[in-house]
Amino acid sequence: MELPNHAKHLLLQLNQQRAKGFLCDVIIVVENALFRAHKNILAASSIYFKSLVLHDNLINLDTEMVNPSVFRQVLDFIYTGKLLSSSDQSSEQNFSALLTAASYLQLHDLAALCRKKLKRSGGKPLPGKPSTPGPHSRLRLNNQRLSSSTPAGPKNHYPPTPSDTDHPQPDEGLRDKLSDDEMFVGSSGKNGNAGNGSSNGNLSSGGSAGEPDLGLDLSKKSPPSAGIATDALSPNSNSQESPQSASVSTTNSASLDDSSATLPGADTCGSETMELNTSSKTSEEAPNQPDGPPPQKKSRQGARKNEWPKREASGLKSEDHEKPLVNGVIMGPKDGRSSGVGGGSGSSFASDQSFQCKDEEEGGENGQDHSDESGQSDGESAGGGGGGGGKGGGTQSANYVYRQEGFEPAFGDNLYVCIPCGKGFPSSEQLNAHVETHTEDELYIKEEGGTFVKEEDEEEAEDLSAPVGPSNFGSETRPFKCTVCSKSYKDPATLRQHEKSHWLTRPFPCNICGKMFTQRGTMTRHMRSHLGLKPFACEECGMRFTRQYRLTEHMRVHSGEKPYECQLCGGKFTQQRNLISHLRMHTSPS
DNA sequence: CTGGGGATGGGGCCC
DNA sequence: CGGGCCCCATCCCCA
Repeated sequence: MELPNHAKHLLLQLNQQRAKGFLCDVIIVVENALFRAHKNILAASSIYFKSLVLHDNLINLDTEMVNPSVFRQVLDFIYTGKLLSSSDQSSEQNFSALLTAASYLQLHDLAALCRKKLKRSGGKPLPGKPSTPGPHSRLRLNNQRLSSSTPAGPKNHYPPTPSDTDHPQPDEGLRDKLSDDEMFVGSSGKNGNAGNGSSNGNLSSGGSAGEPDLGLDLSKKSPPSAGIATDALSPNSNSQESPQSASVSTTNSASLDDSSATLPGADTCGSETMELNTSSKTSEEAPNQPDGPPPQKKSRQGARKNEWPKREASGLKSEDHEKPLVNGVIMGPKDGRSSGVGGGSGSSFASDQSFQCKDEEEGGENGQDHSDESGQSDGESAGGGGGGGGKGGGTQSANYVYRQEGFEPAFGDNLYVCIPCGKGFPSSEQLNAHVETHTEDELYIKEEGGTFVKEEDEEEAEDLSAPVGPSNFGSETRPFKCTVCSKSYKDPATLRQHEKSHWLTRPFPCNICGKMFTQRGTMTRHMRSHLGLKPFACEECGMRFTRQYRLTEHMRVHSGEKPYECQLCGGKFTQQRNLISHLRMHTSPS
């Protein structure tokens, strides 16, 4: 017995889910566009994808091989079996591009379709594009370190170590063929732009034109190499869709809303539709082995050889989606900073704000003065980072408002949400009007909120950590005093920076998960963790870090240096933080 | 099973 | 903007 339209129906459902971002567990980055999809579907479509999604939840495609508009078609094809070539471009050109992309992505059926189509239309054979070049068959045209198409896997985190070679990865060859440098994701502004000026066509990346992918240069000039093993993105985090407002309407809609337009029955006017008739036999098997062994590390690190996968499992999930709400409230950190974050904000507002900065139109990137980080705290938060956009700017009162995009669970039609008070409005105008009613004072965290940690805690915490940094600053040399917490600073800029920590607003959203940050640098750093950029490699064991400091810290593992000594018991520690936690043991009542 | 220590990741913030 | 350092959280190992 067979249900007639079972497959079709299933695919339809999946495509609809993709449109909503429902259960999407992978993000594909193409230039500055993000597409969400389902690993299973991708893996079933192509061996290449299969190897990519095996370990990664965030995949960067080679922008020389595919651009956002093409990838959108590709994705639509994968989910529908139909090829919708947009009518607005030379169809031949389009099919050529599609063929390139299909070949690159090893979507053989699609490639065949394109070739057929090109042949039919008398199109000349793709220049230098054999039918199955494969992802790595293409050489770089120049020395640019482009945002890479690299399958980022654990391997990329840890350069081959003796043990590494013991368990080959399915896509080993592929990965190995790419230098580490190529694994940099964040195409620096230059690279990104130089590399694909033309392919940007589809993106009306208004405010962020000229900005690197994701609006950031994450590539971080780096030392030897960097792996791009991406951290996991929460499967149901719906927030990643629209990295940049400008591209939301185009690219994103492509991956989301538009996909519904390609559904059977949907209006496909203006598009030429080709359907895949052949039973989609994606070349099965391949050297793909199901569970790629985790990266190996030696000795001590061996214990953590599961680092990457683990990160994937725990790191982001708990970290980026649950933690923000819980975090920071507990211990009084020395300036009460985290308290302002976790407790104050998390509890105050709807937790599912999204990150599409409604103010982005104005270009001011500070335009996106979003508030608390609770934004991505639940998987339902929608939208994409507003971010990318601008370059530092003034703070506008209306900045902390942004628009729910893509997924509006709680606010219904009121997509424009005022962060401080959580009210939703149907239009930006109304929201703006509303925002005016908030005074600046309201933006400050009220101490009675109970989350503001006082100085006593600071000192206490400080005492624990030995002779480190001063928590009380001599005001003589620090004339600029914070009106909220009385801390003082040497220069007004630092004071201003500090004062922001008291604000509810968090102007810098992560384009991937939507989390908000008070400082751009922090957000950039955070983005690196999404993208798995770990520029700092340990020469001893190959372990990689996102920060230089971590590497320095780590090096003590090898050197055996234990500079931190407990004054109470004489215990020595390689890291100060461990000494602190140790001291806590001494001082804790039990 | 539990607690302590080693090690690492991420965020906040000052310089 | 990046470096550096602080903090918290967490994992893993081991006694």
